[in-house]
Amino acid sequence: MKRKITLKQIAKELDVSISTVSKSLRNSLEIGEETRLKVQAFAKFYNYKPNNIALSLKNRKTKSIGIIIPEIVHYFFSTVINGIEQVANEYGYSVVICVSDDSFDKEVLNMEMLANGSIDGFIMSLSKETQFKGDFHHITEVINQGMPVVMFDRVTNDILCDKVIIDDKSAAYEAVQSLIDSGRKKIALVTTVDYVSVGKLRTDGYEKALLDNGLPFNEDLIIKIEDVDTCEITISELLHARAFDAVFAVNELFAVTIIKTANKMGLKVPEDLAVIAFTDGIISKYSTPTITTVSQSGEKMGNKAAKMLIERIEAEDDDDEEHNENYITEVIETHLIKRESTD
Amino acid sequence: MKRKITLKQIAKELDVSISTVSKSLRNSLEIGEETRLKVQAFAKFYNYKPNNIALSLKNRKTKSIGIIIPEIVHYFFSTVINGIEQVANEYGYSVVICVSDDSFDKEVLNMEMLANGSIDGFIMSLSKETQFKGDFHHITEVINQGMPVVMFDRVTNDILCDKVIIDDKSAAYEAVQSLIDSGRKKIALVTTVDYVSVGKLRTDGYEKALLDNGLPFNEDLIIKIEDVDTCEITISELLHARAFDAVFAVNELFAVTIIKTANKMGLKVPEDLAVIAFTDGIISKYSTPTITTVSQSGEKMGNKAAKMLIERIEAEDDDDEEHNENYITEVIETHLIKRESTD
DNA sequence: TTTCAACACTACCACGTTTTCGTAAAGCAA
DNA sequence: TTGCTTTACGAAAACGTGGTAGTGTTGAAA
Repeated sequence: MKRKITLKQIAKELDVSISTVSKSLRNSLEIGEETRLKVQAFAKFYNYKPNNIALSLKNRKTKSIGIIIPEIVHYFFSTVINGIEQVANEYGYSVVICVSDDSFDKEVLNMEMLANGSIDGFIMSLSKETQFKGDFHHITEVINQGMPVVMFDRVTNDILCDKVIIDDKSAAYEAVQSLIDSGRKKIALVTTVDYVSVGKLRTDGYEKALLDNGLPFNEDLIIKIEDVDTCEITISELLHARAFDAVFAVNELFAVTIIKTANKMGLKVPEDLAVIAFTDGIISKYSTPTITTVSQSGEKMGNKAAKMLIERIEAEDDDDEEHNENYITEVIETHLIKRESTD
Repeated sequence: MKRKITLKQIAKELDVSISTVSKSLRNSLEIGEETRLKVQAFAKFYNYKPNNIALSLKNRKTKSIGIIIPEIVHYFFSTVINGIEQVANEYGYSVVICVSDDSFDKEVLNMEMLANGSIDGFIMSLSKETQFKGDFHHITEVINQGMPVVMFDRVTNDILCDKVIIDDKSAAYEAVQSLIDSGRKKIALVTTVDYVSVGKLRTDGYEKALLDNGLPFNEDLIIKIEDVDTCEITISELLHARAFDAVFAVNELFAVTIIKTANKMGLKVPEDLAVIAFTDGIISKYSTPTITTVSQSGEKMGNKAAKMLIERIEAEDDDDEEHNENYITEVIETHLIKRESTD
C-alpha cells in the first residue's frame, strides 16, 4: 500500500526543488532537458497525478458542479442527471448529487454543505416544500456569493438566475387540444394538490384550451390527487357518473392508475376514455395500452442546464469585474407522443 | 456580490492574528472572552463557514464518496444511489456520481478523475465491458493506494474488497421453484447475451431448480436477448410452438415485452403463460397484468454499501499501521413478490 | 527584587500545487 | 578582469485551515 506520490516526494528523491519538479512536469523550458526528462520518467514510473484538492485550493475552482433535486428514484430527474453528467464529463467536471427529498430543510442543508467551496455552481430543481413556503434565502445567498445557479423545471420567478424549463402551459394546451380534436368534450384534469409551479401552469394551459374551443371550464373536472393510492376511488366515482370521456393527467403514474381503474369498471381505453399524460416515462411505453404523452426531454434539459452553468463558471474568470447579469431562461421543446391511449 | 469571507479577512478586519480567529471560533479557552465573543459576533455577521477545500487538504479527508455505475436512468441503480445518499448524508458525506455507460474506458477515466484526492472511497458496480474484458487494473490500483472500495451487484471475484450482493442463484432458484410449484413444466429463461456475473448466477439457479425437480434442462429454452426490440420475434416463434408455459426473465423489461407479445397472440397471462421477472421495478407494479418479481432492494444495498465504506474510511484514521483486510461480502435478502402474472 | 505561573495572544508549520521572482554559475565579448 | 547575457534551477508566496509551540505581559508568591 503506497500512498499517492507528491511533488515534494519526487523532489526529495531526485534531490531537486519542488519547483523544478513542477516545471519539469509542465514541460517548462526553464528546466534543462536532462533534468526534465529524468523527472518526467520518475513521475511516470510512480504514476504521479496532481492532487485535485490542492489544485482546487490554488485555483479556487473545483471543477465540480452540485445538483440538488427533490428525488432521484424518478424517471424524469434521472434523465436530467444523465444529461448533466454527459456535458459535465465532456468539460472535465464532476457532479455532486444531493437529494432534498422535497424537504425545505434538507435543501437548505445540502446547499450549505456544498456552498463552502466544494463546487463551482449549482443546478437545481426546487423541492415542493420550498415552493410552498416561498422561502428562497438560501439560494439568494449563494448567488450573492458569486456562485452561479441554474434552475430547471421547478423554478421560481422570485430568483434571478439562468433557468431551463419547458413551456408547461402551451404543452398542456397542445395535449388538451388534441383530445378536443379527436372529438372529446368532457375532459378531466388530474393533477396534484401541491403548490408546485408546473402544476399551476399545466392547469392554465388546460383551461385555455377548453375556453378557446368554446368548451365549459368545470371546476369539478379538476381532480386533485393527494396520494396515488386514494386516486382510484375518486376516479371511479366520477367514471361511474360518466362525468368525462377523456383525461389529461399531469404525470404518468396518475395516468396508468386511471387506466387500470377504468379497465376494472369495464371501460375501454381509448374508446370510452382517452388518456394523455405529462412526462414521457418508462411506464407510458410499457403499460397496456401504451400511453400518449407529452414528452419532456430531461436529457436535453440536463444538457442545456449544464452548458449554461459551465459557461457562467468559465466566464467568471475573464470578466471578473462585474459579471453581466443578463440571465436567460431557456425553453425546451416538448411534443406529443401519440400512443394507444388516444385515438 | 461579496466573496466568502476567510479567517484571514476576519483577522485583518479585527486586527488580530489568524490563529486567534480560528481559536475563537472553535471556542478555545486560550482566547480571552472579550476577543472571543467579538470574533464570533463578527464571523456570524459575515456568515463565516470554513472552506471545505482547505479543510480537505489539511485533513486529507474530503468527506465525499464516489459512485460509479453503468447507468443512471435505471430503476435499480437509482434506488441504490438513493440508499447510498441517505446514509452518506447522515454521516455528513457528499456523493459524487459518475456514469460509466457500460464502457470500460469511461469507467477507468472516471475512476482516475476521482482517485486523485477528490474522494475518500468508491462504491461501484462494474460496467458490462469491464466484466467482459476481465481487466480490473484500475480498481486494484486505487485499492493499492489505500482507498477503500465497495462493490455492489455487478462484482468480480478477481478483486478483494467489500461487496454487497444478492444471492442471485438462490433467488433465481426460488423463483423457478415457485413456477414449478404452480404446476408449470416447461419453463423458459429469458436472459441477456452479455457476460455479466449476475446473469450467469441466475442461469445457474434456474438450472438447479429444474434438475432438483426432475425436470429436463433444455438449452433451447434459454433465450438470450441481444436487444429488447428483437426480443419480440424470438419469443413469438417459441410461443407459437407452445414450447413453454412459463417464463423466468432476468429483468422486468423482458418480462413486460413477453407479456405484450403473448397478449398479441391471444395467449392469456397467467393462464397460458406464467411470468416472473427479476428486479422489482416500477414497470412490474404498473403493467397489465402486474408482474410477479424477485425483489432486489436497491435501497438496502445502497444503505449497506455506504455503511461499509464509511466504516472503512473512518477506521483508517485509528489503525493507520496496516488496516486489517478482512473483507466482507454482504448478501442482501430477496423475496418473491407475487402479483398477477403468476397463479 | 526575583521567579513563576497564568493569561492572551502570535508565529509557524503542514497539506500539495503553481507561479513569480531571484540568483548562482557559466559563457562570452571587450 | 569586468560587465553582460543566458542557462538552470531554487526560494517563497499564495490558496484557507488548524494545531503546536512560543512569546510577551501581568500579577502574585517567594
